[in-house]
Amino acid sequence: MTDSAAVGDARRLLEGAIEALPEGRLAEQLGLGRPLRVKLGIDPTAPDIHLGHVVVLDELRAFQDAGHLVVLIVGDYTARIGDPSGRSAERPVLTEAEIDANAKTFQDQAFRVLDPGRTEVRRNSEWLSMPSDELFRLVRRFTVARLLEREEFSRRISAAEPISVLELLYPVLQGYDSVAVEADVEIGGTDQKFNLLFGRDVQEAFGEEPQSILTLPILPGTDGVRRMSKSQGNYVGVTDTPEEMFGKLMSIPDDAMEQYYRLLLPVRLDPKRHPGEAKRELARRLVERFHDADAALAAEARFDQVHVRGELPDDLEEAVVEADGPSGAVHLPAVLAEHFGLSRSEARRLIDQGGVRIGGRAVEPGRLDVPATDLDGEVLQVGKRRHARVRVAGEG
RNA sequence: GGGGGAGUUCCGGAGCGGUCAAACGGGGCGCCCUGUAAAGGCGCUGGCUCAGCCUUCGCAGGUUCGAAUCCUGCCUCCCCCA
Repeated sequence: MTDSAAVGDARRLLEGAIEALPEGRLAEQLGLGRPLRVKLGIDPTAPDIHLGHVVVLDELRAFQDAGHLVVLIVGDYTARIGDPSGRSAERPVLTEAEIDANAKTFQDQAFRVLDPGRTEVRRNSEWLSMPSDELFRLVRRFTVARLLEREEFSRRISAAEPISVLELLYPVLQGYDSVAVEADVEIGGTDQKFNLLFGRDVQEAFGEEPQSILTLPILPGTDGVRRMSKSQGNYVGVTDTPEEMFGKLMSIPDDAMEQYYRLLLPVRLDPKRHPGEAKRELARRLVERFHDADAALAAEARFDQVHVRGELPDDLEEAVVEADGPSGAVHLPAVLAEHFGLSRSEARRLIDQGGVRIGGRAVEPGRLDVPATDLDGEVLQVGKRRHARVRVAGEG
């Protein structure tokens, strides 16, 4: 029996989802009239959460706002296995301390979206760290054939790529998480579909009511192509400064904008709008969300100043430089290395390519030393986005 | 247990005794263009006291005037047969 209110709730919650399985199950669950336990498993390898995570967290938040409980599982144990979705063959094994630290930052950041009062955080080592005879009892219930249904596995088999036994175990263990926390619903990206569904089998094997599952679209990174992820360097972190956030968002390809709008904002992209304007709005709204309206305005103003008009930002960092000897010459590669994290060789190349400016004028190729007086108080710029005001400290 | 193959610069992947800091592609970076988008053009992409020098081609030895390239041992990985 599902009352119409539950059906309405379900419709709202399913709005952003790609799939909800089994069909109609969520509406039934919502009709039970008790808070549902909604599970999300996270990997403690990436300590920062980014907009890709936000898509999922938003959905969880919607569940919380409807009165349900989120169970956040820190996969400290499964992290030792490595989910085959990331084709990364080997992951570095994290130490306990690293996992602690990552879990903590992740949690803190997740609470920028989630309601801590309706969130339960658990680590799967709590139940997965079991004696091997117990593990065997768990694993015995599943067949390899069942696991090979996963497309990733079958693809690798036909491509003659290796699959480790451990990887095969991953879905079983992460499915067991659902048993342990008695999940009613599990959420994940579309790439997690197999794992989510497999959780149902594991629950069933343990005499539990199988969860329903919800898959969500995957947000592309700032390159617009690959999924957003920290290791790809194409992410926008929720703790990025307003300037960084605004800048990164302005750099996404036009084609990706529609998805960013759909997955992260309450409004849709108006296809008739000028792309530049639409992108500004996207950037502005997201900065507002993770910082505030003033920060968004400031970030946009700075963006216009620095990148559109090519002017210098007001809040330049200061680089204090020592002049070299009584001649007062400053060795540019050394300065660039110290203040911009380049190697001196890189710095030389950059100079030769006209990528280094002093006071807006490109340093001529091959010119490695400049008189201190030409540099003091001037703005030293590398490429388009790195600059600092130089102060030459007394040459003695 | 048997047989075969591979480990190269951020990634993929050439090179198989000197002309190799190592082709080519991807990525990244710089300049031009522009809406800091995309596409495109040109260039760079080990380090340094930079017309030269130093350290790199899984690890350790060895052969040689000279090795990423040959030999020996070790480590790791993959494939096929059982």
